[in-house]
Amino acid sequence: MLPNPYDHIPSSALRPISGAVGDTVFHQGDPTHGLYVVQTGRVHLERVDPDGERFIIHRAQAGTSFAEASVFSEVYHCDAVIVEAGALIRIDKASVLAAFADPAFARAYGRQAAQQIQAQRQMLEIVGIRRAEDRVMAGLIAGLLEGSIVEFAARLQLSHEATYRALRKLVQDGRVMNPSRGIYHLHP
Amino acid sequence: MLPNPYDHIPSSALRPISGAVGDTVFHQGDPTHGLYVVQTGRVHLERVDPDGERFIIHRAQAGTSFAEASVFSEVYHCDAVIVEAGALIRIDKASVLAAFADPAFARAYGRQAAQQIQAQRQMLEIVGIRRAEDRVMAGLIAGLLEGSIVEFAARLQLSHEATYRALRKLVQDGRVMNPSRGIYHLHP
DNA sequence: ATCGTAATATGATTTCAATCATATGTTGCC
DNA sequence: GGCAACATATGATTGAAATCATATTACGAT
Repeated sequence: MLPNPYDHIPSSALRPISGAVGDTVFHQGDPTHGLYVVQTGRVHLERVDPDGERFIIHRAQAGTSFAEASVFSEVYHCDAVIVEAGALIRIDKASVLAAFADPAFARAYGRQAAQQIQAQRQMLEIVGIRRAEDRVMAGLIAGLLEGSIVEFAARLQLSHEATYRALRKLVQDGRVMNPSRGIYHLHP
Repeated sequence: MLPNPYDHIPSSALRPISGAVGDTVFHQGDPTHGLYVVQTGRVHLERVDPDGERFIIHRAQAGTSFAEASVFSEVYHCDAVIVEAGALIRIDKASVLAAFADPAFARAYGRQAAQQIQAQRQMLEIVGIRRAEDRVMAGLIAGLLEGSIVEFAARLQLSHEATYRALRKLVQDGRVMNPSRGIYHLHP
């Protein structure tokens, strides 16, 4: 249920939290309580810039955690706003820090973090590719096409139209297979 | 000299490596030896796709580490190619795994990883902003303008021309200050 | 001093992805 | 079965950033 490393945390440190749209889980400047795991719903992390404009730092989806760095800091550096009602679990800061004394937790955390960093780096490289065709190809190679083309396009930060066109071009050029409507994959 | 957490690793586990342009530090499929810290030079991590095309996963700069996830896997999943001659340090896989038993290392690693994940998330949000003007503004708020405008533009994945134009527009609109040629910053 | 190189800056043109429009196919629901 | 909602698909138009071109300025090397 919870992502990997937090299995090593005693359940007494887990606080279930439910929220409605618009609720703020924490505010910028609040003292940190811990990190959060999104079970259902969606949460935006936002920072308010000097002009008073809101700027989204991160969109946390169900199944992901956020504010991990808050475990190592005194105050939250952004607001967490619920944009789709759901359930969260807060994991106590002190418990996480204590858990680092458990090598099993430490390694699980390290593995998970290293993989996440690698995946994010790859995403940065991919979204940095200008040509839609190249970006889609890179996305396919990276295995990002899971679920619908619409989701794939969103992951690539491309319009779904551009994505369909790029896929068609790749199929025409024989670089991608399209065995049936909506199904695209690389040659084996 | 080395990034933070690796201070806790005994120096016997550090192997200096020097390389010339075009040298391959490791190949996809090689058994993993450990992670690398770039002291000087630049290294590209590349994957070869089924067509034989090379696809860059990551560009490692001086002062950064790469292949951290290899500590937790049996083989490297990409090639590491030196694109600018320099010096690397390899940190032995077994030493890193062993170091997780040291809570000081584990927490330092956790802190560093959490911050890096947060920073990368923010970068993904920023490069996902379409309008050059908004992207540049977000970059300024995030404190990404260190060094030249050319570097700033590269960080934002914008052409430097588009970046100059966006900066000029922001100055005209009174959102950014331009006290002298080449100097741009937000109002205090 | 002056030469070369790189950063800053801006104008002109081109390219290509977003957007708008529209149609078909697919799925679940009553 | 028929309808609603959504995914798939593609054509037409638009807009904005890349690219190309060209100055000017800054800075270090000789």
